[in-house]
Amino acid sequence: MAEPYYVTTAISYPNGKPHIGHAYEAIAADVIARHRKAEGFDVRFQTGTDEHGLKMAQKARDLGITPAQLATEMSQHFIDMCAALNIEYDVFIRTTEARHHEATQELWRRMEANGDLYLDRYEGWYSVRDEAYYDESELVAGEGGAKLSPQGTPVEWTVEESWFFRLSKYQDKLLELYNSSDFIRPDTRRNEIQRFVEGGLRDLSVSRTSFDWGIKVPGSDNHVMYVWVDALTNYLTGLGFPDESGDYAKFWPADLHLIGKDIVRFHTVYWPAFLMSAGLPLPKQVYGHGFLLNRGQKESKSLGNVTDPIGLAETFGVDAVRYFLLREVAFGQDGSWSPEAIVTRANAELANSFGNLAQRSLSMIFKNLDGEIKVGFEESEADKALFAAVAEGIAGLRKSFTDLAFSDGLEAWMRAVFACNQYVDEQAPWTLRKTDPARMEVVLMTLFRVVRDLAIAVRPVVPNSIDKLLDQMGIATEARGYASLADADWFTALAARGFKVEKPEGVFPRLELPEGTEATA
RNA sequence: GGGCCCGUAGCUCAGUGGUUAGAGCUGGCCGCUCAUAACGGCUAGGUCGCGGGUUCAAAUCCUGCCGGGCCUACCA
Repeated sequence: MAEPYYVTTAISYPNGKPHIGHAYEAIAADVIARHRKAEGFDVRFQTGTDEHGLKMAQKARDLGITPAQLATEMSQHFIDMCAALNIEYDVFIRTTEARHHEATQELWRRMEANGDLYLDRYEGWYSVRDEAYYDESELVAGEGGAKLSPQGTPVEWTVEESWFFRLSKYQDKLLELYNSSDFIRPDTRRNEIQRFVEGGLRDLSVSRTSFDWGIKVPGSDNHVMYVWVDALTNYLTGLGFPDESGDYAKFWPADLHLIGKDIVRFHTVYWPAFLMSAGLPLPKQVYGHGFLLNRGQKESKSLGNVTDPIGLAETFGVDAVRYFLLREVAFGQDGSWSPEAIVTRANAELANSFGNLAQRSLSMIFKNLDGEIKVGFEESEADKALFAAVAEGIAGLRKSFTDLAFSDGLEAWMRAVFACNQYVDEQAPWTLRKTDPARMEVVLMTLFRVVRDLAIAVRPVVPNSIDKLLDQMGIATEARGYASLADADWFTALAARGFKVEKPEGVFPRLELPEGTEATA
């Protein structure tokens, strides 16, 4: 039976449309899921939207609709984005679903039963405009000595009844977790969190009475839960929790929570503490990826440089965007994108190097061999060397992808592609056609085989295009996982079936920079 | 202010004490013509942010500074 693998993205707060950061995370998670499927795992991939909280309630009020209506409308944008980017999730969770309320309330009860929740008063300097409490030390002095928030907004001393979670109790256990595993990745994030926890943890206010768009606290109907208690629990809800059989039994604990670097603390301090309190197993790893910058600048509404990811996929093609993001950006670090960078990368590697390799190979088979697949000949040293180089590149890709080092993996894959183009040049099958047709057959069949292997290897990244290519090569849909790379008989079976290559069509077209794109550095 | 990081060729990045600092892209030259004006070969290009220090030896360790990012208790 296949080993389970459970990966999640963060759930998105849908108070605006999806931006490129959401797309980046979804694509990375999708590639992880597809890679693990190709490796033979039984994969579960979950994403969704986090729909509660004051901001949603306020925005709905401003628009004159209910928060539930707003949530449904906005959530749809994220579902649409996933469709446009070819994100093959198993579950799209919405925190407004009844099952999520049940799951979250059950988690709460377990934390309460463990003695970790208590009712107290939250008091502090509150800024109505910022909707945030500030510590005395953060305040700045305004005109006439008036106290102001760091943003310069008025604050007033406010007292609110609140439930608290005994986070302080878990400090040592959390530090032990960080030190005894690779729970937090990459290392820079772990360093940051470790220092934060070493600095001491305060108990956490985990309920609010100032608004009601949220999950009700069991037994305290005037309280709704702090949004992070609500949001984090989504990872359990999607597996059927509190029913601990079925998917939950199979997939929990999660193998990987993929999140942005800005919310690492919630996932690596609060979340494991909640789970420890509730007596549930902890996820195996939290990975905080970097941010995508637009020409080196963060996208924001005030700068007016916010990019619609669906439009990006329409302009350049979904696979070019997927490939670019994983190839160009060192995963874990911040990265930068621009239309020129996407076009340059996609053309150089997908169109020119690999796409053209596939096209020239299939085209020569079609023209010179009438599309026939030939078997039964001796491999030369050059052929063997090429198979070895391709196997090495593919092994490198698989290893790096398992370690989430996508750009390294694609670089290894590209080295194999280069080796193939060198091979074509050295063997010059267009010359062999006249001088040694038998040898030409061997060369073309060697190319057919390595192109198939390279295509299967990169399929998790660019699935649509690769499927079009493998369709042209007669490779069955169910024979496109990595297990098929080890199948010694596929090629003879294909020939025995009488498969013939038709006139090939390129699957990675060259891109052009759209009109009006600024060519500024 | 405090914490965690980043700064290496025009661009994206490797390289954490030891020969003349590497790869790909871009640029230049040559070759090839099967192929998506694609491919192959050669080549150019760097005071490793700046200044001190430790060491026989520093991109790498220490320190100060400059520039950038994230977190600082509800934004991917």
